[in-house]
Formats: sequence, C-alpha cells, structure tokens
Amino acid sequence: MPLRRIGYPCVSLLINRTTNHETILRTGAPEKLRGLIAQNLADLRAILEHNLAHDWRLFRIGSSVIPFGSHPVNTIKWWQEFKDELRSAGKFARANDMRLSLHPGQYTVLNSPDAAIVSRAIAELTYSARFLDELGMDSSNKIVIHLGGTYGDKPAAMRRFCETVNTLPDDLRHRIVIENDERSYSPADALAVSKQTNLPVVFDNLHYTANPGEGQLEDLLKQIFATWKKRDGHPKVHFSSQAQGRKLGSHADQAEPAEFKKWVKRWGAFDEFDLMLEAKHKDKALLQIIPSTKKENL
DNA sequence: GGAAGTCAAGTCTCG
DNA sequence: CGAGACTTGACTTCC
Repeated sequence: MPLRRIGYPCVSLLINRTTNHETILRTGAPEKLRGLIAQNLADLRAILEHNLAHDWRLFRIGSSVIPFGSHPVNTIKWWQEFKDELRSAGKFARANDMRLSLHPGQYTVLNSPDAAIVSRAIAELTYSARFLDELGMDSSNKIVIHLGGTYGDKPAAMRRFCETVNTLPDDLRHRIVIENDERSYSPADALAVSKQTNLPVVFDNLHYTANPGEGQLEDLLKQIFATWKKRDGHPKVHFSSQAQGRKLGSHADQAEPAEFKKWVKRWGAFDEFDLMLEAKHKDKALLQIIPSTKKENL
C-alpha cells in the first residue's frame, strides 16, 4: 500500500521561508504582531506553492503563525483582518489535495494537575483549531499533541488526560491527534488513551525506538492505523533518523535511506498513509530522500 | 558591530 | 531543591 503524501514541518530551507516569525512578549504590541502575521501568511502561501512544485502535499504550520495566538497580549482579530489571505491559502491547499497540521509545543499540557495550566493548554488548542477553521480545512487537518507529564503516577495522569479531552467541544476534539513520545508515553499508552477518547494516534518511529513500551510492533501499528476513522483522513506517521553522537531522540539532519525504506514498507503493509519527515534539514532532507517527485520510485 | 544572553508557558533530570 | 535541557529565532544588552 503506497505512501500517499509526504511533507515537513514549519520551515522551508530551500526557499528560506518560515511560518514561525515571532517576537518576545515585551515587544508584542499590536502593530508588531500584525506585521509578523502578515509575514507568516505570506510565507505560508509561498511554501505551499513551492511544495506543490515538488509534489509535497503535507505541511505543518508553525504554532506561532499567529504569534501569542492564545495569549492575552494578542488582541488582534486576525481572523477578520487576514480573512482574504487565510481563505485563499486554504483554498489553494484544498484545490491541491494538501493536508495541513499544527503541533503546539512542550508547554501545552492537557493532563497537568494544575487547572490553570490545563486551561492555558485548552486555549492554545482552541486557537490552533480556529486557525485551521479559518483556512476552511476539514477535520482531517489535525493538531498533534503529546500526552503530557506523568507526575509519578502515569495511570492517574492518563485518566486526567482522557477526562479533560472528553469535556472538550466536539469540533475541537475532532481536530486533536496524540503522538507517542520518547520518554513517558509509548505507542501502547497512546492506544490506551485512544480507546477512551477516540483520538487517532500518530506513530513516531524515533520516539518508538527511544521508548518502545509494551506490545509487539506489527500489532501496535495495526491498531494505531485503525484509530484513524473516516473523518480523520488517512493515518499519519512521523519519520526521523537518530542524530549520530547526540542524545537518544535527537533528530538527524537527514533521513537515513535504508531505515526510511524499511519503515515505509512496514507502514505500507496496513494502509495508505501520509508521512511527515522531521529532519533538521527540512525540505532539503525530503529532496535528498526522494530525489524524484515520484513517490512510486520508493 | 559582533557576541552573548534573554525570552509566556511545563516537566523531568541531574547535581 | 534549584538549575539546566528541551529548541530556536528575534531582540536586547554587553563588550
């Protein structure tokens, strides 16, 4: 079963554009933020056009595309001010069978025992979902998050995650997918949470290597692919290679070809799927691993 | 004018 | 129990 779409996160090194122009809180006045949003949306458009030329139809938008998007310092009604740019970018993506995503950072923790932290996490997810909504993208365009901390009691932390997710509005919940991480939550843990919440699971090969957890790989993959229902679109995976000589879990500059082929074959045994390449060299790494625009060459 | 330090947020590890 | 890592461009301060 073929690899359907491929892509990379946030930044194109080939055309030197990024959807993550940002600033620091002290200088986050409305005029400054407005300029950064305009820059991010212009770069998003340029990146999507560049990606189309290479047949790259998956892209992760930087979570600072609207800087301080969930912080009170940002009072801009960006969905009104940038309505034309947002709609046009979304229309371009849909017309070209592109799939977009967002991935809030390490500070977005839904299972914290601290209610204020949970509330800020929900605000970040709400903003992220709104961004995809304003582009006009359907619920197969996802927000990827990790499960959070363990706080010395992982079962309780997983229960808190599920309880919080199940209180979210349907529209928001249908945007969220969970990813196995390199330290705390293995694919089996993510599957257990998926059973309680119906959230699809993104499988990350490097995190799996660092933190395999329980279960046999082929069986885990089969179950994980099955968490993607019709409204979620095709299963999605993250691929990266280990950076040699660096900490376990650090992304390498490029994808290691033999390893890439091995995983693509493994995933392809179950279903058509989309693959996000998480290499430090971004789209340069994509060009290297798949020199032709034809994925069929794999 | 270039180098070094700082920046919203959280969690975990190390010393 | 407090500092640093995680990750990274933009900005400020230091020299």
